[in-house]
Amino acid sequence: MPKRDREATRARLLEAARLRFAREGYDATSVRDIAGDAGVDATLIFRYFGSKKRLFDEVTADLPAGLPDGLPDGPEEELVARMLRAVVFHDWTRYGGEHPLVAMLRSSAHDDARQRMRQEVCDTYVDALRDLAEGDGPELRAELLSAWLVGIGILRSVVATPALAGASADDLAPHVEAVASALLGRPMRGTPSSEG
Amino acid sequence: MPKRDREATRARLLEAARLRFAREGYDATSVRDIAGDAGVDATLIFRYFGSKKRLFDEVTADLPAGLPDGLPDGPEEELVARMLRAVVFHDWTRYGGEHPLVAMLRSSAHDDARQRMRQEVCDTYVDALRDLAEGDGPELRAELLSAWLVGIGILRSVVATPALAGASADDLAPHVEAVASALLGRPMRGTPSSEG
DNA sequence: CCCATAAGTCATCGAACGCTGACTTGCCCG
DNA sequence: CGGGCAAGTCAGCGTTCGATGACTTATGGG
Repeated sequence: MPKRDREATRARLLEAARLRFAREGYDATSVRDIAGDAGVDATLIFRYFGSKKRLFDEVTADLPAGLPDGLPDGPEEELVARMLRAVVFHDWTRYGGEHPLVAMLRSSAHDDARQRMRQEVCDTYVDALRDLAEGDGPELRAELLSAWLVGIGILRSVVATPALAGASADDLAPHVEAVASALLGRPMRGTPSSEG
Repeated sequence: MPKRDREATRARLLEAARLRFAREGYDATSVRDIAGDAGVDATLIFRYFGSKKRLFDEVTADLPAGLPDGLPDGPEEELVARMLRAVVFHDWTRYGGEHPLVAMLRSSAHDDARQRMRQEVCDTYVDALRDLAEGDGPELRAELLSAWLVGIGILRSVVATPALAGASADDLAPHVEAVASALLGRPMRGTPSSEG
């Protein structure tokens, strides 16, 4: 492994940018901050990415493709419970401790960020939930459920509402069950059966 | 009315700041932008408010106290429906077309903004909903319902999810009824009776 | 060993930022 | 009319921003 490793440096910059953009948003993050975190010179950002904007694009382009592992696996009636765990209790340390979608809200003044968020929400959550909805307007039902998941993520990690911030996944389970069943029009389970 | 009206100028600055901060967030807004919108000199901001930060504080301090009129009025079982209308379908033109809470999320990198959001959410939404929740953990139920309202507001106005963005209040009514009833453990109505 | 190439550094640019103090303009009261 | 005071203007402070180009240093093939 050479001391001067272009790819390694690029990766360190990407990782540092990911964290900064997530924690503080696009505008509040400076290229010097990112380079400082990565332990390299700020100029390399322009060498490797062209501009701050393009670095942001590259960071937000490869979101974790929603929830990488195990989201579609398991019984349908536990999908929402798995989603909630993935949204709220997954280890998002690479994104400042918050779900990437929640973090990206900080940069939502930029239209690109909005588009990426919409695409991410629709492709990852709404698409998966729509197939579960019974009755009229499965799209709207799926979006309303997605809104709940997003809202929980925000109230937990950003607003830090007292009860939600201190709640465990098991505390939420019965409510997940109730709401998901009510919205999807079919019985749902609040706890993945892998638990206890 | 004198041509040089301190109070009027101050008010114009506050109004312009409200819109800018809401639309673009704290960091992306410059005092020159605000002053330009208000049609006055930028230095007046420091004359009248001391600093950009204090102007922001003043703008966010007098949020519309949640939902100014008619929120507590009306039957209890329609409270959530009224809240949703207030959150989502109220005329928020003074805040860039979005709910102040959603707008403030853009500045959520600053701890003050987070505190204000928490206070606003707890005082306006959770407090009112907690009294309606039956069964164990009314606080958590109230916060989960608040999370839903916030999430809907975000998916509608920021992420612009297709079905939700095009939905009317009446489209949401049955789902409001189902979710609110499920979460609060008591029957709820989705449409204010003032309608139709 | 030498040198072309690529990785990383340095000094600095022009623009924009928040903010300050000295200045000018207009209004009211005697 | 005229002085005093408040409202509003102006030039510029020091800093930081994103971005550029010339420079130095390390690496690896001949």
